Amino acid sequence: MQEAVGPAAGLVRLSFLVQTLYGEAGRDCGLTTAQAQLLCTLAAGPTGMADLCTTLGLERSSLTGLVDRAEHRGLVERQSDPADRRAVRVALTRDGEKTIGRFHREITERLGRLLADLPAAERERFHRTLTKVTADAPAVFVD
Amino acid sequence: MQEAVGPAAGLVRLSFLVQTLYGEAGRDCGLTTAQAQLLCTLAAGPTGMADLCTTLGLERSSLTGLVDRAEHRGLVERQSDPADRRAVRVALTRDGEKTIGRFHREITERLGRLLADLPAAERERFHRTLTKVTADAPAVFVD
DNA sequence: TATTGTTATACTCTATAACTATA
DNA sequence: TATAGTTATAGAGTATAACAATA
Repeated sequence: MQEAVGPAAGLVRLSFLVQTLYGEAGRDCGLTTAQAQLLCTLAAGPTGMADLCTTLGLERSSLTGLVDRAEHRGLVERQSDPADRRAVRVALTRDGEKTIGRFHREITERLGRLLADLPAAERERFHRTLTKVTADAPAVFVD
Repeated sequence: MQEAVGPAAGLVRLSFLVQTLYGEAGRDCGLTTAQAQLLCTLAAGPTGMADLCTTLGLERSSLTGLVDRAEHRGLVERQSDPADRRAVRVALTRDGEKTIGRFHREITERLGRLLADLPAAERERFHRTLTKVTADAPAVFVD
């Protein structure tokens, strides 16, 4: 039933599969995909808006709205930067930390299941290639 | 500089990388991601709204809007189904065919570049595992 | 002047609920 | 009654352009 699938199609399918699982894990935690990405990034520590734009690949105005909504939900807070009065630093709240922790466990488990049926050696090789290919992708997620 | 990355993080990064390339290829062709997915699906032939919902994972009302906008842009058209007067079949227009063809070439090239630096044997193995893992993902894209 | 962020505005995407028409 | 689609409505996400404050 499964027609031959080229490398590009394989990548696209995997990508949409992961996005689906990502979305489901998010929904279980009350997060949209964009919010989950934001929180994952902030898990590394408080970050300025400009840096967040770069990491997330968003325009500044888009990020303003995203942070607004996340702040409104009590997931993040804006802090003023004593060194630069123009700048804003965004940090996880206690609740944001808990939420992203839960999300992290959810998505890790789902993705783990995706690879669970592979022989260990194959999984290892797959993971190594994955690491190579994504070497310079933004670190939107860290185990 | 590259910290160790677990299997889940690798999948997430690859996924966001592919999404970014997908979005860029789409923008170059005047397509949003959702529209590109719709058109890719329709490349297999005219399809009923209900089937499209299943393949794309959308609610019916969401699909109505998506098709509305694509139709408004002249990319798809609604056809009536002579066998069931409730049903609607969605088909690519000539322009839609051309556009999705261009998109297909764009995305294939970008994704090919992503894997271009891998040794042939590794790329082969990677692709084989990819095919296994995505065996029951919806065929939103076919080479 | 350049940078940091926000506001105003518009469009796309998506969902839920209520509705119409046909099977 | 069940199925195929649409409409109404609302919220989230995103971008461009214009703006304010600070460096």
